[in-house]
Amino acid sequence: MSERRSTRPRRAGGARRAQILDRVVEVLSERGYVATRFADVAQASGVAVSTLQGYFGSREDMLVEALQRATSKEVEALAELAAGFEDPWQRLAALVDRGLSTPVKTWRLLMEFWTAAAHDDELRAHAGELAEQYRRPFVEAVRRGVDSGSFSPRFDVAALVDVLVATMDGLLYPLVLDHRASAGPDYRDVVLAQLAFALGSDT
Amino acid sequence: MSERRSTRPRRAGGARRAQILDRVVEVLSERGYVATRFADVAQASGVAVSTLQGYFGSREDMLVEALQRATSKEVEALAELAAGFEDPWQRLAALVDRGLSTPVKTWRLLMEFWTAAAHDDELRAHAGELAEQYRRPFVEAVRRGVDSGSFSPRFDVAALVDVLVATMDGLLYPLVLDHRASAGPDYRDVVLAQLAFALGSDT
Amino acid sequence: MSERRSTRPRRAGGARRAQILDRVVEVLSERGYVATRFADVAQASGVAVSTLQGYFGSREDMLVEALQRATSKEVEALAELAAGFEDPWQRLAALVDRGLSTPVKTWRLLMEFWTAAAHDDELRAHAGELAEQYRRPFVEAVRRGVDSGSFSPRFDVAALVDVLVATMDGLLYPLVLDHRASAGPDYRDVVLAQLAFALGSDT
Amino acid sequence: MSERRSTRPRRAGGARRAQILDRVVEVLSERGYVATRFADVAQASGVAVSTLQGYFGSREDMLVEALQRATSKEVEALAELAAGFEDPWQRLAALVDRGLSTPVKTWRLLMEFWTAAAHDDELRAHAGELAEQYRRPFVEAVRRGVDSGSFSPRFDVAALVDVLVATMDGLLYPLVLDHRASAGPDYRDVVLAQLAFALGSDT
DNA sequence: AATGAATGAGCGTTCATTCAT
DNA sequence: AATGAATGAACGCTCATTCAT
Repeated sequence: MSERRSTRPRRAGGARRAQILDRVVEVLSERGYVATRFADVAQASGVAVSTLQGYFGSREDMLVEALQRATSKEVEALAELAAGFEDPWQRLAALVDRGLSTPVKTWRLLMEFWTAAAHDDELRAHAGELAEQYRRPFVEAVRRGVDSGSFSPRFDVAALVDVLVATMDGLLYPLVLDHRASAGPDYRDVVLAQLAFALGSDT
Repeated sequence: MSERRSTRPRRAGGARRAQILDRVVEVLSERGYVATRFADVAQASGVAVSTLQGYFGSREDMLVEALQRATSKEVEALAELAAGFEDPWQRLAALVDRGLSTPVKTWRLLMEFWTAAAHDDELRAHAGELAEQYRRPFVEAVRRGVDSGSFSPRFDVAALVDVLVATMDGLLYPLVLDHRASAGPDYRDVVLAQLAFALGSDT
Repeated sequence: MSERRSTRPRRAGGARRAQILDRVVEVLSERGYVATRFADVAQASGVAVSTLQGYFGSREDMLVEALQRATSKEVEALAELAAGFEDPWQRLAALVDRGLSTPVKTWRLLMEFWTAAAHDDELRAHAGELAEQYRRPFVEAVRRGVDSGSFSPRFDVAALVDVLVATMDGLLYPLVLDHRASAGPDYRDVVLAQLAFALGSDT
Repeated sequence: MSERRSTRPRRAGGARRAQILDRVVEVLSERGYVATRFADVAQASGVAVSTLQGYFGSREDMLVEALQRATSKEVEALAELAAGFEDPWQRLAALVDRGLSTPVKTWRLLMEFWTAAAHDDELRAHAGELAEQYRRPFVEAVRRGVDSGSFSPRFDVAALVDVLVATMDGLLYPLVLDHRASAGPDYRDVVLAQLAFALGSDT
């Protein structure tokens, strides 16, 4: 199924490489994983196709690297955001807000990533790690709330967080398919209230 | 982006056509939308490539028809299931159970469908209709509960159902990517409890 | 180069066959020799593709038979026309008029016929016979004029007639390519005057 | 009917391109317009099919470019030839000689060109321009003769030249279909004498 | 390091033909 | 006799990849 990964030595590239990867992410978001060709990236980034191959080896390698880079950045931003809130509930609310206000372009990319991962072992492994990292700030916040006594969860914390993240992810589709600008305001209240309920939050 | 749809007259095919479409669905679930070639379906169904073209016109037409057929069947089954329960809450619980026990193969297909729809107007329109149909039994059940006085929703019913469906959809990914057999038992309690809370259910 | 001729027994067909051949000629005139498919003729004549194959064997056989039929009819009409004029000059003028007023559709067919004949031995042989038959009334008329003393040709009669026919044929192209209705009136005087000169006609 | 022209960027190719176009012309002359496939040209020119597509974009583009090149070269050669004769009649005779001694291969190509043009608008437009350019040296020569008083045309000059060119073109067919080497000697006297007559030439 | 040129593998599609009814 | 269903061969085309500057 998945095209063979190249074992050819990949050139360093440095800053140029990062710039190009950002363009790959944009093309990926617009055209989708399978429809993104070297030629598209070459046009979008202004470098020759063979130069791209010099940098990344194969088409698959280029796309995977772009996907990993983009998703990792998102996860890191989330962790950073969490650190800015002391109160467990405020931290959770900030994380949910952040998730629900994710730009459509990023949602599209994630959707492509997941669908591609369903057909590629290496990508799937990376998806698992990312999911774990993504859940961590949520779990962390819940644990702090439990420790401080402000949360008395009615359910297993892991399951509870899984459901929360799933809800946010699931709101992706109407967004991507309906061209709405954001999933934010409409569902925020419902999601947060259900979360507060599940946590037995005193807030 | 999307390939041109054929306008050529398609052969009837009858029962044979339905059989083949079922195989198309399977191949689609395994290989994904973009990677499903005529040759794959030909091999899986035991008919010649040109026969497939005789039936469906073009590759795109074949895939779209298979997708529409599979998704429509799923939605119809859901509506039928709902009719079997009188009590609003039992009906909702049955719908949620059904959704969470959807076979991985069907989830994979749906994921492919949505991702493809993000790049194809006609497919996107069909996705919108299906989503509407899928939500309908849920909304219906909630309305009955409100009318009978057993539900006192804390939120707008439409938003509430959207979030519920999103949660079920969002549970799709860990399932598809981790090869778990089903999302069912682990999250059922959390989802139903949150739902009962949002509905102000007396159950 | 040319597709294999079928050796399959061809069905009789009778009047039906003739009707279909007339439709073949029309399609041939519009689409050209190589672009005329069974499907086109089937649509134009209202019979199934496989029925056409039952009648004619192969595609090539069908086209060749249509071409031979159409061209033969034209030549026969010419011979018949000639018989209607006693005076040699009037007969020649009538033949030239007839040639120059040939409908564009027929010219197109001839053009296709000749071009196809350049790539097919059997067709080329038939083209030679037809050319000979076509020239015959002209040569005949000239001979009568010579015998009666009204023509004193300045050149070999065969060459003279060849040039005359070539001139009429050559006027085919601007006609076919420019969509003019007829080559007739514009060039008639020039052609006839040059002919009269070459013949040393006393008219 | 006519295949879509590619709008893809075509590679330069330089001298290589010209060499290949010459082979295209040869293949075209042998196989005909519609029967000339990429594979034939690839074999004849020793380059890969995909290389041809890199150069020319599509099959149609390749053939049209070859046809335009070959016909343009012929027309230019004619104009150059004309310039070598001062005396109007000698110039006309030279043009006629040149036309009648056109190699069969070139005639075949022209025939294919015209027949293809009958089914393709762009090709037809080009054919019209070429015809105009081809006629120009003839018209020019006639005008000079009229101005110098050596010609007193009995007919409209344009019509007269049209008929002359038509005669030469019409001599194409027996040549192409009979595999004769040249139309030259047999008909030269007739054509020139008729021309002199039509021009009222004092030669 | 960066690139243009050249190429082969793979795919969708067309269409004449075979076969069973 | 007439037809629809099924099929394989052939072709144009896309695109990732290799190679020589």
